[in-house]
Amino acid sequence: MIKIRDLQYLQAVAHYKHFSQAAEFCHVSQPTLSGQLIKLEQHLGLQLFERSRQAVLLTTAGKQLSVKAQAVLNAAIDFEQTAKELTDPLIGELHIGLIPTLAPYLLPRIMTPLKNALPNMDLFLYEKQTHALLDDLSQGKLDILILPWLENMAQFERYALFDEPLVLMAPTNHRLINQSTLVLADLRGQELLTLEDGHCLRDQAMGFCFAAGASENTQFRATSLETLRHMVISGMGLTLMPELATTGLQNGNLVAYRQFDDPKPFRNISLLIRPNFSRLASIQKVVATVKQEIA
Amino acid sequence: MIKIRDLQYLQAVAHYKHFSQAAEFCHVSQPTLSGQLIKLEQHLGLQLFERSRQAVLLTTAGKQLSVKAQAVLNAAIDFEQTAKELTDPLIGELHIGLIPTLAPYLLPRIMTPLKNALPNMDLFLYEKQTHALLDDLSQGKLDILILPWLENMAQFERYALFDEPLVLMAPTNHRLINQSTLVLADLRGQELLTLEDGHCLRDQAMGFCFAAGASENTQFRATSLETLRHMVISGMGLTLMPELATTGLQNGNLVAYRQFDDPKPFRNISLLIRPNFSRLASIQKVVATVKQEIA
DNA sequence: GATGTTGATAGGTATTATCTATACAAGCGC
DNA sequence: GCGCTTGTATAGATAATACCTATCAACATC
Repeated sequence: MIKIRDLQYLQAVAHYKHFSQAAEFCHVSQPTLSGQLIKLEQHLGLQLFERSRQAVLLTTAGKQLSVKAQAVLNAAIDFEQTAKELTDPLIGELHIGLIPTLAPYLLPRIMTPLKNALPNMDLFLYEKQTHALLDDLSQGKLDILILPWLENMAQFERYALFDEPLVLMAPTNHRLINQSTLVLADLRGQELLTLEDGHCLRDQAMGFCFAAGASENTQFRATSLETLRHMVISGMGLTLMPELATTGLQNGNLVAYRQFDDPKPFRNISLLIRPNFSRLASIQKVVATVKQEIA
Repeated sequence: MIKIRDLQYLQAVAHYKHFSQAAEFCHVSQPTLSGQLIKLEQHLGLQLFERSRQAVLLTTAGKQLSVKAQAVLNAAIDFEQTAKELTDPLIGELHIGLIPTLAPYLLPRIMTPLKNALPNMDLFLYEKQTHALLDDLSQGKLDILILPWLENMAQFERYALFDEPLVLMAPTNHRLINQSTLVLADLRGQELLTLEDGHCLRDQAMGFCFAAGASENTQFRATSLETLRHMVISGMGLTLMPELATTGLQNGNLVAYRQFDDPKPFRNISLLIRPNFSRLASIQKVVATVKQEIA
């Protein structure tokens, strides 16, 4: 296969019509350039130049190949130029995956500052359940996950972002809303509404509830957090709700949210990347932005 | 500057997502490929791959550069392919220059067989006076000249094609047409019609005439051989005419052409190329064709 | 925990691009 | 005609580097 250097020599001679001048232009000695071009001609099996003392002429083949050579060089220059632009880790695309019980409540709070922190990056957002997110991250379809950290995610590099408390959501007149203190143990004997299978929030919330002695309403399972919220609003029961999904909402006076006293149940929202992900600078920006906005 | 080999390595890994398999595909050892790609990454100042045991992933930069790399490789392949097609010396362009006192009479006889002998070449024909032809040949604007050879053309490589006699053209009733023998010396005392300056035929014909003791009609000078012919037809005098310009013509009975007895005046029609012209095979075809057709 | 897979590393070798010095050929000037 | 200049090719040495084999390190799998 030809070498780009040889094509540069070819183009230099095509331009200067003079070996010595072309060699100077290429910052090599004249014999070097001569020798390499002779080799190129041998490799191609044809003559590129008609050499004479007066002037170096391009043969017909030389003229045509000079055009092709320039095309190769242009492509190579384009390659290098693109590479140069890509060296800035804060330029390019960032594909971010989040879980459905987090995305709708977190994104409105971080997207504007994130775009400000990374003005030259194109941010792509994906909302999937945890297992799908982990697959996509492994396969490189995603660059970043933002989700509650679990121990089976140890294969990825983790940046803890914040702890999100799980709060009690219940009708306003419910006993648990109105008593002076609220701890997990108060859930004993209660029946909680839950999300359908696949949501990690379901597993986590149910973990806390079962540990506290509560049970699950098996008749209805919500397909989303908003469905779940409306089930509570319509008086079908109570549930645990991540705190971000409870702020800035007006649900009339039918339901109320209440924090547990210590020890609070919570999920640790973390940012995951593949351990050898290259654009760490952009990751740091994301981590810093989220921490600052949710602090 | 990047090397094409490295881009091949990049593309192989991008395809196989596996260093060892990519190395095998490129017919090099795995450490070689690994090492070269590390160097490439260092040269570019960015990471192209995320390496892990499970799978090699392209970084965002890697993906974008892989596209650019393919563009470079495609251009390089196109270059080599073009070179391959150009190795056939019987393909391409041939720019042929002829003089005005030869072209109109020679070309009709050789063009068809020439096109048959070189079916894949594009023949370009130019008609200029000798000095302009020689300049163009030197500068590479022309590849071949076909003209009467003169000693000042020794700088070029010469293939003698044929000797073209110069014949007497005179009114039918002219004494020289009708005498039993005709030699140059018979021109003594005659006044000949000539071409205008710049035509090599003028210089050659006048050379013969003056040596024989003839003189030149200085009142009229023809701008072309056809003008000259019509001057003779209209009875203005006599002239020397190259033989090719006398065949297949019906000029009524007003004028006649007559060969000289030995020693015949003639001009040697030769083919000239630059000494280091590369496509000699095509030249040989032209030489052979002309010789055969004019034999 | 042994084994296999995979990419990186180490050290040596072979290739080759490059250099300097010089030869060679062709014009130019005296 | 004889140096002198110009311009390219050749020769021989050197330096850069692409490449190899052998091995390591990390991880996965059984």
